[in-house]
Amino acid sequence: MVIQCRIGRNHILHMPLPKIIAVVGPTASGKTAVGIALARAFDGEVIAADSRTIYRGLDIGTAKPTGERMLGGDLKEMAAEKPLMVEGVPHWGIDIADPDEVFSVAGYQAYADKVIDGILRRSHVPIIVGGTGLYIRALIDRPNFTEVPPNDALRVELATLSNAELMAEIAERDPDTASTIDEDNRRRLERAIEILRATGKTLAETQKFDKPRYEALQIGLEIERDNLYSRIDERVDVMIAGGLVDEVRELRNKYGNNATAMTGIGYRQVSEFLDGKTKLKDAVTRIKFDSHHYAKRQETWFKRDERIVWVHDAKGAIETAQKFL
RNA sequence: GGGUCGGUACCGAAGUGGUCAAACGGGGCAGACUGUAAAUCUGCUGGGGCAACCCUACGAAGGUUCGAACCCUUCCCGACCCA
Repeated sequence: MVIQCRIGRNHILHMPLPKIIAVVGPTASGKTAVGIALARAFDGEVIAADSRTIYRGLDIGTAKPTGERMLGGDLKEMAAEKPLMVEGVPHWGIDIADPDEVFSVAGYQAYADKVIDGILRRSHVPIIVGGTGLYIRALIDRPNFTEVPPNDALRVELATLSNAELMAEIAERDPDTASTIDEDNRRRLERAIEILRATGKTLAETQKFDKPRYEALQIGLEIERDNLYSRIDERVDVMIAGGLVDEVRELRNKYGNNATAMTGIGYRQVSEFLDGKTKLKDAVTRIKFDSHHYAKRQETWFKRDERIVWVHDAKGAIETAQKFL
């Protein structure tokens, strides 16, 4: 893929887009390890694309990679923000928000673009690693989020309206969108209204795409469902043994029970246990099942993207990356 | 050995003569989703044709009845109680 830069009057210069690699797949499919393998093979730096590991303090329940905050090798010249060094590979995008902060795709897009610029300046390969499909799409397909930021005041106001009332307003002003949103899907109804009232335009009219910024290779980690589910179950047991309950207790003490980060799988179930609403055993089972569902949703999301090259392991990932680079 | 309560689809659990292939929940499967996305939401779920319909089904075997998951008999299994 190339972008065309008009220089002077008639000279068109074909400038290749910088290449980035994205490693995608469901939770517990082994993305972290593959990301590290790729980074080592191609002199890369990892940017996590994960809506939960962005939060400081959510460590055990997010299976966040462990490492040290430091500047290694030729990173020394840029000390503004330190990446997490995991097995010698810089990881960005981890611990960039507080658990009670509201973070969203738009913020991620801006952050990741900035980090990628730095990586490219260092002549390293940016390797996006994560399971949050929307975040990855934000980087590759360039949806433009600038027009309508969330409006807390409006959301408070909308809280008094029923779903049917929200739907009626949408149906009147933006029937196309109305037909694509289920009336029970409160969250999407509210966002649609937010856009309508802020711009007077339909959802479709506000959804804009910028030009591609990168040439991306997406590598998907394919893993058999049964196998994936057992890996998830094992990982959940390890999280519990590793102190998830204490982690959640501390987070609640510090940030309250309603912090945005508490909505993540693992956190909300343990939170219920701490409230005395469930037995630990049942909370653990719940975490496992909810993680299964989550993994399924991720697969549904990624399956739809035909650009993704599916591989089974680090070896396959390195081979396809090799050809791409 | 005696007694009581139970055995329902992958699991839990309703149903107590026809409108029951059987509510509901879980699980499983499939899907939607551009500013909360590990979020939010939807559909399917005995088998076959995938509509009509047919077959197999409510522990097992008989029986009553026009008709039984639902009533009766015996048997098997489980829980609890008395011995």
